[in-house]
Amino acid sequence: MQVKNIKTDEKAEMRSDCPISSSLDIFGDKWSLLIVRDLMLYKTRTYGDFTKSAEKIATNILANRLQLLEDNGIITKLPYPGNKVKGLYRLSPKGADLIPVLIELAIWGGKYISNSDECSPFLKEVKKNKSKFLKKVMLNLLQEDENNRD
Amino acid sequence: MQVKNIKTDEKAEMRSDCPISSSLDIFGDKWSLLIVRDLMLYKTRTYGDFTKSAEKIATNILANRLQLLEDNGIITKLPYPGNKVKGLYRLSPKGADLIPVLIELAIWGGKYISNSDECSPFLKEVKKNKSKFLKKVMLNLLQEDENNRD
DNA sequence: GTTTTTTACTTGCATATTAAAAGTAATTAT
DNA sequence: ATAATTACTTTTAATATGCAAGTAAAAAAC
Repeated sequence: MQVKNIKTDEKAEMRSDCPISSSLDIFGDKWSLLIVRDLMLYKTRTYGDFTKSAEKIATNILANRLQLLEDNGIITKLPYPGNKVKGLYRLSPKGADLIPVLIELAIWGGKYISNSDECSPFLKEVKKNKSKFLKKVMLNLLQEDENNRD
Repeated sequence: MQVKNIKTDEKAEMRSDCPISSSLDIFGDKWSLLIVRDLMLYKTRTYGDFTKSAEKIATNILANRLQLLEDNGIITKLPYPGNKVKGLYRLSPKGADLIPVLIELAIWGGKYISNSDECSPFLKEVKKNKSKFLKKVMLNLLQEDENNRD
């Protein structure tokens, strides 16, 4: 097995008790937060949806990260209504609480990396009113949540 | 060369124009933001200081990340006053603007990862008044900056 | 109802990155 | 003059990544 499945691992190795370090232990890589971003800002909900986003994640990495995020309670996998082969990935409340992290990442990137401004339709809205944007995204996720109770 | 030195590389490969993705292209790993944290919250300023922090970074990784962060304008390396072998690492304004990202990471980690609360002396202060804490840290960095102008 | 397509993965392999330990070279302290 | 610091670099082994191809179940098309 090249991409190790942490689920079969027993130890959840933490490098220290620092909350920043522990957060990075979970999603400190180039892909995990992009999956969270897609669930948060776009309509990305199935495995296939994730493979279609701009950064072109490899399918083995995607499967590994979805499992890792699920193991860590950041996303949940539900059965897709009316389709037995598809899964429906959702952000858990724990995952939704990463919104502020992503907002700050987006603001920093927008400020220091050229061309990113126009390409992220949300950045303008975020910069205009950060807490309003946060509430809006959180509300969207909650509403979707209600729609998915059976 | 096992740890590739990006400085000799020409291409700055960006996976997409998304500001979140581009940010992660630079510091989306388990170590870079810990270096930024140490410069931001602690008195860590020399190579040796970094090797002493709790997460025990390997020296080759440290050297690589310091170079990468410097190449990306997030930190600067100054000569250490009165010592020709030491270097003095500092956060640039671009690096200091990562404070909000680290604050949100710390808040998330503090909320969802046990034991991290008591171990980060700053977390209480952050939670009590986020923007006050931000201003304080920013001011500290600016003052240190002034002290280091010759 | 049989073939084709879609969907969600898994596998194999080459390459890249990481970690741990040891080594080096230039100061700096004793 | 000798020992210790400091800031790296190198070596080697273990892991992780990226790409291409493969698989198995279900769904859609014919």
